Amino acid sequence: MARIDDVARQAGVSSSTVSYVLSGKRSISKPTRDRVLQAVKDLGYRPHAGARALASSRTNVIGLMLPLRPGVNVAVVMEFASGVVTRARELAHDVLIVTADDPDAIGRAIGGSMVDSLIVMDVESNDPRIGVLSDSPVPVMLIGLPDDPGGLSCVDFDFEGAGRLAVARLAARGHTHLALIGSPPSVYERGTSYARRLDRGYRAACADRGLEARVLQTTASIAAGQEAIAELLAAHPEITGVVVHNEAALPGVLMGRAGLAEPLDVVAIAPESIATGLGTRLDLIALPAQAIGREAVDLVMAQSDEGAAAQTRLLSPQARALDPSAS
Amino acid sequence: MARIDDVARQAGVSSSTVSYVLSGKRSISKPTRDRVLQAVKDLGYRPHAGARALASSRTNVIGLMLPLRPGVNVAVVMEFASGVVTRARELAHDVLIVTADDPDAIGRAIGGSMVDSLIVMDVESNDPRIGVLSDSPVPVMLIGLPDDPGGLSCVDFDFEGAGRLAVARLAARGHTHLALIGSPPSVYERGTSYARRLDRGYRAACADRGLEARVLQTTASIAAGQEAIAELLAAHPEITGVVVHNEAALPGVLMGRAGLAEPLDVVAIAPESIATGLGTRLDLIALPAQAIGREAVDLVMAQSDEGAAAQTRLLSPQARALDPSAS
DNA sequence: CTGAAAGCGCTAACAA
DNA sequence: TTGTTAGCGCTTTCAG
Repeated sequence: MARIDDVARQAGVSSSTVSYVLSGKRSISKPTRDRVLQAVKDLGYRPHAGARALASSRTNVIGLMLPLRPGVNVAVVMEFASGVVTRARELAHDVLIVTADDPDAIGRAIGGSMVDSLIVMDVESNDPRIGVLSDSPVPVMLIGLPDDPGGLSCVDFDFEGAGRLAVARLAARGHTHLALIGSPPSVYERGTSYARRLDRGYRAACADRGLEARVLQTTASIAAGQEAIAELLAAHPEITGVVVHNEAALPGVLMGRAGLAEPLDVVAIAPESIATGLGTRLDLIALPAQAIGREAVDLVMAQSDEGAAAQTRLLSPQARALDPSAS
Repeated sequence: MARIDDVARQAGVSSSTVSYVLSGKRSISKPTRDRVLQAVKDLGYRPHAGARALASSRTNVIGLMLPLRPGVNVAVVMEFASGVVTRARELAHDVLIVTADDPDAIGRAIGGSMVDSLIVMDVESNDPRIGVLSDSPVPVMLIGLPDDPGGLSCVDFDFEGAGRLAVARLAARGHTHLALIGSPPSVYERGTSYARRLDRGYRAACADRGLEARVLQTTASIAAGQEAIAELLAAHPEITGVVVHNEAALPGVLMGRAGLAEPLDVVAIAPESIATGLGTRLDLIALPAQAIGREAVDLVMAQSDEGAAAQTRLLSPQARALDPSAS
C-alpha cells in the first residue's frame, strides 16, 4: 500500500502538501494540486484511516446503535438504518454497527474513538442508556423520544400527530365507531414511547369527537392481525373504521377485511415500502423511516462539525391513499 | 480520556506492560496484572482504536457489504446481518457497514485499513465485484455462490439441495403435480445465483420422478402470492403441492390457499423467523440465514488469524413441520 | 504558496 | 517477568 510519502515523492512535494490537497484545508496552486492528485491516482493511494484518526481525532465514522433483539420488526429497523447509511455515505462517512444488547459497546465505540458521533435507535420512554449517553464526549442523536432526553438530541416521527390524523381521516369519512389495532403488549410494557404516543394521539382525537377509543394490543404476526379483526367485529359489530399500527399484523388485518360482508375502512401507519409491498388499496400514513434516518445524520453532523446545539425534531405525518391498481 | 501512560503511571508499571496485560501476548505476574486492571477500571481507560490499528495493523473490525437497493428483502438481509454482527461481537470484533452500491466503498474500507476482513452479501452468479475483491489484501468472504469465486471463500445455503428436498417432501406425501412459486423475474435476470440453484434442484428432483416442473416467477408482494395461487390452479387444477421460495409472497400464497376448496400442500423455503411470524401451519425448509452469517465470520476470521485457506461451505437444508397451534 | 518536524496513542521488537 | 524505545502513517502547527 502506498503511503503519503510515496505520493509526495512522486509528485515532487512534501507530505504536508499532499495532506492539504486531500483535505482542502489550505489553498494549493493548481499545478501542484494536479500533480498530487495524479500521483494519488497513479499509486492508488488510500489514507490509512487509523493514522488519520490518530492525528486528527476525527474518524469520519458514525456509530449506529440498533436493536437486534427478537421481537423488533427488522424490516422497519432496516428502513431507518438504510436512511442513516445512505445519508452518511453522501457526506463521506462510514457507519459502524453497535448492537444495543452489548452493554460495553457504547464505551468501546465512543471511548475508543471509533466514531465521531452516535445515533441510537429504538429509544424507549425511560431508556437506561440515556444516563451513559448524556455525558458522552461525542454528539449523540436519539431516534425516538424518551420522557427525559437528558439534554440529548432526538428525531422521530410525530406519532401522536399520526394518531390524531388517523382518527381525523376516518371521522371525515363518516365513521363513528373506531378501533386501534396497535403494537404488541410487550412493546407497550417495555415503555417504547412511539406506541404510547400514538395511543395518546388516537385517544385524544377520539375524545375530541366524543368517540369511544377502543384499542387492541396485537401480537406481531399475520395470524394475530386476522384474529384481531374477527375478535373486534364479533364484540363490536358497529365498528366501521380501524387504525392499524403494527406492520407485522397489517397483512392479516387486510386479509380479515377481505373476508367481511360489510366494508371496513383501514388507515395504516407504516413505512411506505412495507405498505406498497402489500399490493392493496390502503389509506396510509407513511412512517418516513428513511427520512428520519437521514435527518438524524444531518443533525448529528451539524453538532459534531459546527457545534450546533442539541435539539428535538419531530417529522409531521402525512396521509395518502395508496392504490396499486392505479399505477 | 485516559491514555495508556496514565494507566501505566497509576499502576506503577511501564506502558508496554499495560499493553501486554490487555492483549495477553505475554505472561504477566498476577499482582502486576491486578494492579493494571484496577488502574484501567479506575481511570475508565479505553485504548484508542486508531492508534492501535496504526501500531498493530489490526482493526478488529469486519466490513460487511450489504445490498441496500430497493427490491431486496430487507428482512432476509437483516437476518444474515444479525448473524454476522452477533458472532463478530462474540469474537470481540465490530462491524462496519459498506453499502454495495457505493463503487468506491470497497477501496476505502480495505485500502484505508478500516477492516481486517470483508464479508460480502448477496453475491450474484457473475458478480462484477469479484474481480476487485480477488486481489484484496485482506481476506474476503462471499455470502452466495458465484459461478467463479475467483479463489475467494464462499458460504451459502445449499439451495439446490433445498429444491430437491422440497420436491422429495411433497412427493413422499403423494403429490404428483407440483409447482414452484419462485423469486421475482428481476432476481432471475440479475443472475442471482440462489434463485437459479433452487430452480435447478427443484427441476432435477422433478425430473428424477418423472414429474412436470412448473415454475412461476413471482413478484415480491403478498398480492402477487395470492394471484400466483389463483393463476396456477386456474390453469392447472391438478396441482396439489407447491414449493414457495419467495418470502414476500409467502403470506399471499397462504391466504390464497386458505380460500381453496381442495387442500393445497405448501413447502416453504424461508428464514424460520419469518415463517413463524406467519402464525400458520407450514412445512418449512428453514433458510439458516443467521447461521450462515455466523459461519461467514468464523471462516473469515480463521483466514485472517490463522491464515486458513479459502474454502466454500454450503449449509445443508433441513425440513421441519411448523405448527404454531402446538406450541 | 510550500516545507520541516513534532506529535497523535499504541504495539512490539529489543534489552535487561 | 518487566522496561525502553522505535516506529505505525497521518495532520498540523510553526517557519519560510
